Amino acid sequence: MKLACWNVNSIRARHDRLMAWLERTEPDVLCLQELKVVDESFPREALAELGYHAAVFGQKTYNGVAVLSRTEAKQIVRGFGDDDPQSRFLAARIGQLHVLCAYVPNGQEVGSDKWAYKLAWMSRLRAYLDEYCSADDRLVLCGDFNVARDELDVARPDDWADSVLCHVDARRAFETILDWGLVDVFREHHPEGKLYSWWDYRMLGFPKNNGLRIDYVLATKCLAEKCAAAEIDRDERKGTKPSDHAPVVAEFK
DNA sequence: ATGGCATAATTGTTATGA
Repeated sequence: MKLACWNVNSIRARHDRLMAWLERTEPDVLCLQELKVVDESFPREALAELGYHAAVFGQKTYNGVAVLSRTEAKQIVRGFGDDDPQSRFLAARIGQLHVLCAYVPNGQEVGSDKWAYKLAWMSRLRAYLDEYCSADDRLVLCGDFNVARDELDVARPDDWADSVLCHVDARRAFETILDWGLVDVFREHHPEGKLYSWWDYRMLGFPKNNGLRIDYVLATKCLAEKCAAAEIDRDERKGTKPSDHAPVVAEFK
């Protein structure tokens, strides 16, 4: 079973690349972030032609998440059930798998209102796990967490020290989510680190490999034990009109 | 201290991202 996670930075701008990537990669499940589209404009038909069902939680202009799957998702949950106006979370059951797709807020600037929202949102995500999920289930929580765990996930740690992506409070919030009972499967397969999932469009970020790893596939222990491989498809960051994020792909036995 | 690039909403400029 192949599962992937990708912040596409607009599913309309990425339409052709997404379709080509799906045909080439053939994941069973794909969690998408930053759709930047309302549900009515989501490319359901084009994805159906490739054999994918879609559970969608869209939003105009910003945010938006979806889970694509070969078999239809059941028990779809959009958001945390609070009054959050931003579409950043979707959960569903796909066969025996419990899938959670998250787009954690960036936070903009440490100390800002958006920063407070980011930390509160991460706390809310942990509360969702506590309330509605079992660490004994086959569960994956994946998405763009807008946090680099530690220095192994940052090409130039000094440039990002105390930024919203690397601040100790964001990292602590991330570890609190992991502590619920999740394994960072990419880290398990690449303990040496220094591999990245996001590169700034500006300042030749990708050619210089000035990246950060902020996109994750987290799995419960019983599922992580079955993870045979985890990779970042950095080739997808190359060429014409790429997303600034590369997909993370995990294979489970 | 700021912009650099990309995207969406609009058609000149702003908000946001990471």
